[in-house]
Amino acid sequence: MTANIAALLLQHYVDNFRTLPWRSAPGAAAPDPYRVWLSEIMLQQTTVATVVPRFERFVQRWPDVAALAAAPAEAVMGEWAGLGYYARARNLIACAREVVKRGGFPDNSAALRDLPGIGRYTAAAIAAIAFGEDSAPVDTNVERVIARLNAVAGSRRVDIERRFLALAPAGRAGDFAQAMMDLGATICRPRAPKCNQCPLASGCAAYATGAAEAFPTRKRRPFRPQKYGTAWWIERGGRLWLTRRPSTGLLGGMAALPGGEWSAVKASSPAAIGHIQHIFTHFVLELTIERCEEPVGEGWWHPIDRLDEAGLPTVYRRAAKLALAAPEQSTAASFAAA
DNA sequence: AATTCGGGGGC
DNA sequence: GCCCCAGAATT
Repeated sequence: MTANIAALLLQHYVDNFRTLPWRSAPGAAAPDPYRVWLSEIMLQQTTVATVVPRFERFVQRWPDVAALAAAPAEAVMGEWAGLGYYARARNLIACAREVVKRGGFPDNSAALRDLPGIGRYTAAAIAAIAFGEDSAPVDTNVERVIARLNAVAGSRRVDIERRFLALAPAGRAGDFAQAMMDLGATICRPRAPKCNQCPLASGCAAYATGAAEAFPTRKRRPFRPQKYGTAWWIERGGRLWLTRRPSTGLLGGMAALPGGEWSAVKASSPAAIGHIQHIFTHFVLELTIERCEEPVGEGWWHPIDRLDEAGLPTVYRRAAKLALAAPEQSTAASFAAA
């Protein structure tokens, strides 16, 4: 049955694989390790649909790891703006420079694991896809597919890795992993799985129970507390005063509107331009935008008609859009905000 | 083992 | 509104 599952899944993959810009066709020569690495970092907790256009822009700007390693950090952070989880971009820069220093990407998961931003999953994925190693890239897709095949609520990571390696044909871990990911994204979905289209249904214990969706068990997101903050809108001669956030923590290293700390207490702001509500992973921010005349702290002037090139993360992009839409502003039309 | 990291899309 | 997404690093 094990060999049967692998054969069925790989054949389904050959017939239905998603063509993606970092991928090579099943059985074809391995793709460029740089592109595999970049895609895996971008895809961490981020959907394929979101990543594809961002990946294309990124590799057009920096086609190889040497070009990326030579780029200014601020340029890379700006290119990452809107993708979220900005530690990924900080680690991406550090990793690129380390790889160039070493003369290329390590070709095995153990060595890849030592690079910044490359964890257990990503190391295994790069090794399997770009270097043909029989490693076990266990992401949430693989975890879900294997949980359903065995009708178990959940398992420890190492046990899922063992299951994966027991299923994957030698030398084909890369295609097999991507086959599982495609299956997980299109058929063996978290909700409303399309078991009637699944090539593995006949060997699936969860399908046999008649309630495949119940596996694996999921956890509820904890309550999100409310926080409040202020951002300053400082405009002069068609330019806006921007600053850079500290290199660690939330939005670390990103361009931003200047402003104070965020707290659980809402401060009064009689002359505010307005405010936005922005949802982060573990809290909700109400950001008040206030006009201010003099520059605050360290920063730089950025042309307001090119604010979309400022590398602002989404919360500040939204704040800027609000300010530019405010009645007393005349520059609104020039900013193509998202 | 829990938390801290963003943001967007689907229902 | 809630859930989910090719997770990693830190505590």
